Amino acid sequence: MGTKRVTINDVAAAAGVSRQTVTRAMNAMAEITPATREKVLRVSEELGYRPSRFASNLARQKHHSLGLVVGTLRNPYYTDLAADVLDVAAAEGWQILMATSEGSSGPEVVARLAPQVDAIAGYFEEPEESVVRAARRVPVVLIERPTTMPGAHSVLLDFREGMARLIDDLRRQGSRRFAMIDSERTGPPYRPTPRREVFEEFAGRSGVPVETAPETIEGAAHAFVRLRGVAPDVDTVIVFNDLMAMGALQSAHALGLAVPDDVRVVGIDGLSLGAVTYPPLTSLSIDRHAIAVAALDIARRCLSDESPGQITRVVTPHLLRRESA
Amino acid sequence: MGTKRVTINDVAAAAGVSRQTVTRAMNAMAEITPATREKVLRVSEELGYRPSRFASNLARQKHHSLGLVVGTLRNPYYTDLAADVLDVAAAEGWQILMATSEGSSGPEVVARLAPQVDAIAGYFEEPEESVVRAARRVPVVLIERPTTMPGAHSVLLDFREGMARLIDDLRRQGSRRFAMIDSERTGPPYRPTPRREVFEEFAGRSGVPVETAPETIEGAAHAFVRLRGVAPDVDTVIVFNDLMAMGALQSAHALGLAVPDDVRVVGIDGLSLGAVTYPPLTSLSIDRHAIAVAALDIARRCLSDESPGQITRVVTPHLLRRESA
DNA sequence: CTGAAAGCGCTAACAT
DNA sequence: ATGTTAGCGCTTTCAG
Repeated sequence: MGTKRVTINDVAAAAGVSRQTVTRAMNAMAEITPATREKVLRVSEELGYRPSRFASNLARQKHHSLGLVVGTLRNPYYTDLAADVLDVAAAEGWQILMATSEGSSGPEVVARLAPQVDAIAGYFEEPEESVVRAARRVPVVLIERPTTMPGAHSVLLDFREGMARLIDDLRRQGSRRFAMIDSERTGPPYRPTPRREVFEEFAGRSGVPVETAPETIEGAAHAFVRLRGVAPDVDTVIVFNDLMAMGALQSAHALGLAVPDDVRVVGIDGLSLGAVTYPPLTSLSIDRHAIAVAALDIARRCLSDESPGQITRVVTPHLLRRESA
Repeated sequence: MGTKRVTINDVAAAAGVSRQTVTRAMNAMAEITPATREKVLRVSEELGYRPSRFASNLARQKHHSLGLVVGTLRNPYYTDLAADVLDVAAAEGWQILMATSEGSSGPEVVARLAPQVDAIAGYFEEPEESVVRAARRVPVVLIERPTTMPGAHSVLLDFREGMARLIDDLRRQGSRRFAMIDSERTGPPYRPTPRREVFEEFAGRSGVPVETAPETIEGAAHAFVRLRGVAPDVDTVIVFNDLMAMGALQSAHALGLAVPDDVRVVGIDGLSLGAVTYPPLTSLSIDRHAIAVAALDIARRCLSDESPGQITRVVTPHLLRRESA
């Protein structure tokens, strides 16, 4: 039976009122008698009426939705961030469409998302230009990545202070030889990650060893083993993120190394999960809530102002001392 | 400058063609000369034209979006599930709107989501009836929860086989006294969780101790301590989920207990994160991908069939042996 | 291959 | 308090 969709007209007809009255009843608007509201509501219930979000949004001409692009939902850092974005968004009446760039490239995801949302925010590895182009005029907020492209804005992380403090403390406690396990970036731009740049700035007195690996536990676990191979005297390893740091911890155990006595391990992110690793993970903690607030704030401005120019916000990570270093 | 939105009309006018031709160009349809297509595309680019998703969906009269409700994005189980749902959804052209019931009740979240989506799937603690009512005729797929309500369907987990096998193996290896840390359910329905029911069925020869706790690492950590208080002779603890099992592991260490020698700990979920706890976590593993496929399949049927009746799918967890038990 | 006409289902603005 | 009139921006017939 090809039952057609129940529309506002059906309800209006059945209730013997105008469409506008139905609207008023459905949306709990003021100018309507309780009696008629009741009646309309009852009739609409009987008919199984469901307002069309498309029609109503089209007529209403306002809506706020944000496409959030993260690398993967399998890294708690990203999902924690998503949780914060969802929180902040809900409070402001925004809708969030989430997507991951697992499987497809960033620009592909953006292209798919762009027609559905009013703004896009996320992590991207690809050249900004291709991301922005894929967005087809939808404003883009690049997280943890500077930009000068029109139409793109950014939320930056300034690790300098935290990293300086970290390295300094570690030296004081006896760290002599640092190394890093960095995220491997495939494809251009072939540039060290900002995290690595800052690391090298402070730890890099004499060509510190850096291994790169995919952003997974296993990737980092392997990198840690390689690192021991090329630089067995390293006593302190800074890892690109907490998830990867867990892989490093795992390999340290497997190699019979005590943490932090034989080797110190430090992550970046400050995940709460780091509290239950063995030993609990010291980390450069990133305030995800602040990122969420900043990204949504930028998005809001982009939609309200005509030409907001370029907007940049900076979030400052801080040292979270636990026991692995 | 209060620039109004660029519409299809503007493009049509500027390109000197009809709106229909613009549509054809934008949607890469067939009946159009390459030349005109090019021209339209160029003009629309210049004008910064972005088709309205509302108008086009309204006119097109078709869309598939699923609201996914999980307890929190801070439990990797849920985010892994979400990742799978996103994967499966993308492959079928569905859009996923995610929401968590952190902060608000399940029915509240559903009520907010319902007008935006064509179907809802998720985990709910509240009475089915209130969830279904909040959905206002939008079909609901309850995960891990049976139902007989019209309009509600379910994806069930059958732990019996896995639990039987687990308990059996553990007994064989010397487990004498079992206990469980269960999720605490506030509010009605005041019923033990299905996981607990199955556990008691197989381990419950003689009133096994059960502590309940909030579904967090800390909650479980405290529960573990309480458990040791009331039943110090327990040698094997089954925990409601892997995240909570991590809390149990943490407390075991804090109490100076060796795992699995002094006490065995088993989680439920089979998170990959369980591979990096200390010791790696044995768990009753849940196939999240299968759940995703089932939920989306049910949603699809609900939208295509007129009256699909009640649909139920069952997913069977299996034992994932690691080292904590 | 292109255009004109007729909606899609709803709501804002203005009557009454 | 209720109804009427115009769209919102796009797509789908169906002619040309």
